[in-house]
Amino acid sequence: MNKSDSVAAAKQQRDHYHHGDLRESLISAATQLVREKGPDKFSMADACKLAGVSKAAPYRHFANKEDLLKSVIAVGFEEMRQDMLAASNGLVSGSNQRITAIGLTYIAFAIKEPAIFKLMFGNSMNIKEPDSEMIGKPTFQILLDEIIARTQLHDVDKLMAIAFPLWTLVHGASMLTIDDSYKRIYPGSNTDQMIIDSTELLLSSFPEPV
Amino acid sequence: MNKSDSVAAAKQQRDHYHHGDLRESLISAATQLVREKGPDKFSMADACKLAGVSKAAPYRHFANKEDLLKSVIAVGFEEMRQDMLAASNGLVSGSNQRITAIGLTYIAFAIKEPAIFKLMFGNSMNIKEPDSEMIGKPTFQILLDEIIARTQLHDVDKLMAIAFPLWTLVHGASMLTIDDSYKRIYPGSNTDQMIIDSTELLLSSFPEPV
DNA sequence: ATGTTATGTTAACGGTGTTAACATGGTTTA
DNA sequence: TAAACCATGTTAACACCGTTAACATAACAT
Repeated sequence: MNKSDSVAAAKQQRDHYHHGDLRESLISAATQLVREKGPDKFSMADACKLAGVSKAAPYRHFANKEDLLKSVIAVGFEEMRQDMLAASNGLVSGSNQRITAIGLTYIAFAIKEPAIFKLMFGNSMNIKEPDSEMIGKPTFQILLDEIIARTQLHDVDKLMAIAFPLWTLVHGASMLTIDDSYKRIYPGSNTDQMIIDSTELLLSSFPEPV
Repeated sequence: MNKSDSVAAAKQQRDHYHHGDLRESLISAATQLVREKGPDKFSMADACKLAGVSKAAPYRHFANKEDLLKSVIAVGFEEMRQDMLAASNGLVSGSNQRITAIGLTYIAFAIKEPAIFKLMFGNSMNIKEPDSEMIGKPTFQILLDEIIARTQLHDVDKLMAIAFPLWTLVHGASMLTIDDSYKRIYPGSNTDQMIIDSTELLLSSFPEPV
């Protein structure tokens, strides 16, 4: 079928002239459509159809398409953060095991929501104001907190020297996994174990707590 | 100005009805426009204006927009490969130094051509035929050859177990660098040394040649 | 020279993001 | 309660975009 499932499916019916909570409806419609069609194929018009509203309605709530997608990104980062909290819950604070779990959750989120993940990072969206604070900072903070618990370090430079390689590794793994790069280079590849091993290797190079 | 510099600038003039080499002209026009406006803002129409040709002309040479961009991607991978060859030239074959140089060249290319790099990986383009061979395989082969020279390994699984972590690391570093993620998490970050150290750490875990 | 073919043009199609002008109806206030 | 206000919806229009069909040109093969 030409139209996306969601769009073709039940267009929202309204009894009132006003929608009720169009802002939230549009965010979740956009989320669903990005999921189904990918970030670049997402259209404002489809989001309107799915929310059962005219093409011009969104502009009462969002400055433009980019602004709406920014909200989708924020929801994505928050969900990723919740996943990380859930994964680390139960494991010993400051343990290598827990740091690894956070990293693997990062990758798991990318696999669970490839299109949203691509939107969160891939797009030129964030580049607009280079000095603006990153939307995903609270998500990253979870890793930082764990490394602080693990190393007792509070020097930011030293902290980042540990956090960034881990982030880099899991981010690279996420990207190369969701666009099938690994598989197309070598179909028989089992990347799961590779990631765990590499993470452990990086972790083993950390300074021990005093 | 509203229009991109390239598009606003000298529209190609032709004395003949036929263009001469429209195919190549379109590829280089597209490359330039992706560079300037980013992969998502690139339009077929702009490429036509830049090549001095009507909107319908490209369809004699490319099936659609995606097909044209695929050629841009191919050029990108070939240029990256040339950069890697140039960087490893002069360094001892199979040395850690040379492997590191290849990885750093990967990142350097991403920094030199962020938009092209994003196009090469970020897009949903490649996802179409999942079992199709990757366009960038010859580029990746350079790393593989070097690891073979370094370890004397010929078992593909073992080879990939070494190559993939390195690739993952430099790919993650490239992505997070060109979308300013590092800088927005911690403005004072110096990621260059971090990458070198991490690469060396991974390399140090390799098996020695027999 | 003449017919075929590769490669260009123009015109049209439906779709997209966005804005301006107008409509509706819930909320505030006289 | 009635009137004014204002947030939030609609319709209509704009320029742009990707793509196709019908037609034009000219290089080339016969």
